[in-house]
Amino acid sequence: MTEPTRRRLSARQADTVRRLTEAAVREVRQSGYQHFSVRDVARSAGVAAATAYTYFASKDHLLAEVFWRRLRALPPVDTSEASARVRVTTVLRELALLVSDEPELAVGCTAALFGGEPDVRQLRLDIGKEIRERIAAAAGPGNPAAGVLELAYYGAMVQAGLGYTSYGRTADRLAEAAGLIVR
Amino acid sequence: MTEPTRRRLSARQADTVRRLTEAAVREVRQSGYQHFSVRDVARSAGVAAATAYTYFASKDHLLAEVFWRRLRALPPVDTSEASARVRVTTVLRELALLVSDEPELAVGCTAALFGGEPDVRQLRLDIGKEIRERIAAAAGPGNPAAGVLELAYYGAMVQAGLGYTSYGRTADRLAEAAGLIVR
DNA sequence: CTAGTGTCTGGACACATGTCCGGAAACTTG
DNA sequence: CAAGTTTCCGGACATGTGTCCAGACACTAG
Repeated sequence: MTEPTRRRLSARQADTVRRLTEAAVREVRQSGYQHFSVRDVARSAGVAAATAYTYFASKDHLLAEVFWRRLRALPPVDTSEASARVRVTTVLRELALLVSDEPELAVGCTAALFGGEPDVRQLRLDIGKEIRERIAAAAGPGNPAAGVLELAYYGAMVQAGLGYTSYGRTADRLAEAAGLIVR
Repeated sequence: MTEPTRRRLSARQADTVRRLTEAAVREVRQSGYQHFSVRDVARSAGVAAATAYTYFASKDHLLAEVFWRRLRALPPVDTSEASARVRVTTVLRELALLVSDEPELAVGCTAALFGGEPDVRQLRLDIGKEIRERIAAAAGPGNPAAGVLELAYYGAMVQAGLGYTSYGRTADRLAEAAGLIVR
């Protein structure tokens, strides 16, 4: 039960991991989170199951990594925009659209992040930190609304992921919330 | 793949189910969501595994039922209180404290509701409906803040369940949110 | 008490998941 | 090209999960 040695990946390894994460998206889209297995993803990526398991401990770990990569790929927060409300709405929309374009992927990522897999823990903390920072940057320094906006963002993700509301409406609900909250 | 026949439970069956849900709480507290199995719960309830599986299809189903039962056990919303803010804060606090008294239980319920198990689907919809109605009743008829309050509630649950903030602070964060939102 | 109905039991089962290992294959270096 | 290193492969394995069934047990009514 030791902490993993976080070695840097070689170019070849990075490529394998990339193929796995891309295959994961294909698979979860096609089969859904329930019928989604590391073995299937490995096959789809043209990689042996054992290889996939050397990089990812579970399907949850794999999906959490997908989310993390998409989050990291977002453009930096545009601080040149003057209106806090516009900045906030933009950032929230970007975050909401990260995975919500494909419902099954969103369900999968949400379930993965909540599943409590030990290997997802660190990733989860990193993701939370990044989201907090993006929202804080958009709200502006010292804006007390930032915390509530964060709540609203997660809440919107939940309602979408749980099927309480359609994904298409998620971003709109968030915009509405921002309107009520940001002064 | 047919819909289950929802027969009424006999007194004896109801007792078995009750013992199972209570044992589930004990087990998840002790072992955590990860190392938590229907078989262990059955043993702890003094029931054969096969019996447990006749009532619950999975550990997620079991935990979702626990949450649902606690939710149903809440007192009705106190509409005699005049201040909307007080009503809202009270209801949000009750909801937050449903499971958050015991972190592992909260993590388990959250994971269960998000896991996407087919047998949890209906339960999830019922739970969402009940929460929506309680918040709407507290906010008052036609209050546009109800939707955002709902977002905030789910958001708070997420932050607690994901370990982004301590459970003790959840209710306080919600109260703060209500203060910003309810006019 | 006896029969009859409903509920529970113990174990066998098919299946999936994550780990492990010896060796093959692909790179790197001299 | 040859030797050495890294990465990948295929498959065996242990473990866990949900299903099934034949019989045991507990209640109820006659």
